Amino acid sequence: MLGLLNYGSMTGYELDKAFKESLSFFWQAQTSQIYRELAAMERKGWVNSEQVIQNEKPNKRVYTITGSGKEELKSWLCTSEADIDDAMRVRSAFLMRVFFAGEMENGEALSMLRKYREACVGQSEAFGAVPESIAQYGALVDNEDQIKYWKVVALFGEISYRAGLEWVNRAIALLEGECK
Amino acid sequence: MLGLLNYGSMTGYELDKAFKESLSFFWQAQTSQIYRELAAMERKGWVNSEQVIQNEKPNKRVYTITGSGKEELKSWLCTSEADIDDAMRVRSAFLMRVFFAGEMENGEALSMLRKYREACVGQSEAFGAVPESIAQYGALVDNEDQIKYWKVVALFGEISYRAGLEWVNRAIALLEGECK
DNA sequence: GTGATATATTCAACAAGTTGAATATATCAC
DNA sequence: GTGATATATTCAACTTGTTGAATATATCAC
Repeated sequence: MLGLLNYGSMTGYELDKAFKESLSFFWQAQTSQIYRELAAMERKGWVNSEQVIQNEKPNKRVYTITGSGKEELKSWLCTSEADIDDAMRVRSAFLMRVFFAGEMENGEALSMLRKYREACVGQSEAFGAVPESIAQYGALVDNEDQIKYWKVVALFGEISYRAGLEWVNRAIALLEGECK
Repeated sequence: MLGLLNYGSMTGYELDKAFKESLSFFWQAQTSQIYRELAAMERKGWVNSEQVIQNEKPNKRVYTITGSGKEELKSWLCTSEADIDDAMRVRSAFLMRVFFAGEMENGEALSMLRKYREACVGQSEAFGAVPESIAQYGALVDNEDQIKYWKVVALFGEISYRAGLEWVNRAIALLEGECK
């Protein structure tokens, strides 16, 4: 949220949309969590807020990052040490299910993997829209550096989608081979 | 834990080791959480436990899956519907950092990516030991079906490690290219 | 005999994330 | 005028996961 507010002041509603539309690929947050954390961040002095009266829409509260918030953001960005391990860590109930799939019917396991394949294909279609989306937001932010990193993150998405597809195809082939 | 106890009765300590040695690739759990959840599962009737007195070691409590626990396990294995989306979901503070890396020095961002690359290489070495490890545990469990799925999960690990390496190399190349 | 390692478990406090409903106003299409 | 959609926020209850210490016994190497 500090990262987003660093681009410009926003309401909780706008932050929520940003999480749901743009950041959802690598981070998800509930609406209720966003407002709760905004309040916590204001208590910590990382953000300020101001009520804005509107005629045509419900009133809103606009949050602005403070100097202390910017410091916090930068220090968080640089604490890579410990979190690289964290980055490598997978936590997947789906893989857990595959691991214990010996308890299922072979057909059920295959149908699970086929659903995964469909989901991969769906992701692929979703990624088609990413470059335009980056271009649009990039125009608003007007910071060449940012856009560069956004593209690097998008590239991760593409590569890992393709890897997922490769895996599921090989997995299905393996299981179908044994089935017959 | 039900999946593991389905292979055979175990103590919390053994479950903890299984998580740390074998399942840690796709699920992590703290020791304290394992014991807490064992107690919760016993309250739900999914497991039974029995105290075993030992001479050479501290006494232990052995947990055994019940009929109701086996049902629960099977029904969990088959609830793939909703969780496929969940499986596709990435949640990575590391990618978040890359996304906002425009706020860092270019050199700092590069050093973060190089650490990621090192971690990938480390993973690769760890994966070398997996096939032997599967063979060893497989001999104990004596269930061909299980082993098949274990290998499929290991394949996921290999493929996603390689994908991670491909990504980080391309990302570094991109950023270094702009640097000069 | 001392420190390291392995076995084996417990617990309190905290942090983070989820669920699901409630509230309120305005616009637009049918 | 009704239902859908968008704007905008709040809150209680709950579940899950983390931290970090505490306790206890036994073996093995130096």
